[in-house]
Amino acid sequence: MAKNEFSCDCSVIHKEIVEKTLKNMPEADTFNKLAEFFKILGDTTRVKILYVLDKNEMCVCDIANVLGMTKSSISHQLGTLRRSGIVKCRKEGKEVFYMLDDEHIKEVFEVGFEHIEHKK
Amino acid sequence: MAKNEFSCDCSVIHKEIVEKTLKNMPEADTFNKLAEFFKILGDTTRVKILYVLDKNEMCVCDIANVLGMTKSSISHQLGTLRRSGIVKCRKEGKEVFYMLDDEHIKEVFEVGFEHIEHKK
DNA sequence: TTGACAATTGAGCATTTATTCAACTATAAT
DNA sequence: ATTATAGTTGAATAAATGCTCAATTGTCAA
Repeated sequence: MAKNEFSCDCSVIHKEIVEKTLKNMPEADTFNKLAEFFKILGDTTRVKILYVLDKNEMCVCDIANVLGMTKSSISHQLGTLRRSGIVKCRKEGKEVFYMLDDEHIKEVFEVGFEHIEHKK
Repeated sequence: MAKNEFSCDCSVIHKEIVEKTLKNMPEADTFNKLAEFFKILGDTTRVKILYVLDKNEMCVCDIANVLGMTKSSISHQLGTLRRSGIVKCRKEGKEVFYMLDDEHIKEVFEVGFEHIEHKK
């Protein structure tokens, strides 16, 4: 299938707007990171985890009990959240306590929460 | 595989925290909607679309040109965004102009953006 | 040292989903 | 009417991903 030099299948209709927008586009990496960040928040189990960690730091078993899920699945999700810099943890004996990484995360989460309430 | 009454495979370690947290949990629907909302934002193509619509309202062909993608894929994504109440549109002759739905969307998007910059 | 428990990890399966492709609708101009 | 263009839509394919299961690590207590 043939595509033109812009890899798209249609013509530019409003030249000025298109050029102005293209001039100010952030680099691809910014969009990838932003999408990746939102994607991590975009799962029911993970938003539940973030909700409970927004209230208290908590160990894996307690989170599993609150959400009614297995340790394994919670641990997998906590690993995902930790690798994304959204939560961090603290070890104490056999237990590992998880908490939100910083205030920024709290803010994004809470603004999202307000949006849902606002839409109701 | 046997699970206990809480559908989890481990014991409650910190009873007070677990009970207090359970008492204040929002209903499942809230978490589903919140996750669904973040999930929609969690795609590179869609965050790019939201970025350009945050600058100007724009027609499908122009968005396709700016992003170097086909009309079809952009239209599919715009449909997803519209059905989720994140963008809305206005028809003018043969063209359909898309824009962000409201100020709330702008806020969530921009707070997310700041988070990414903050993390760099 | 042995047993119990908290937590992690990798593989596998089932589901979701983004893009492509082709067909279609709608509007405008000749 | 006919042609061209903007946009939408459904089906199909390929890739990503969440949970399960089983095995493993690390720490504490007897």
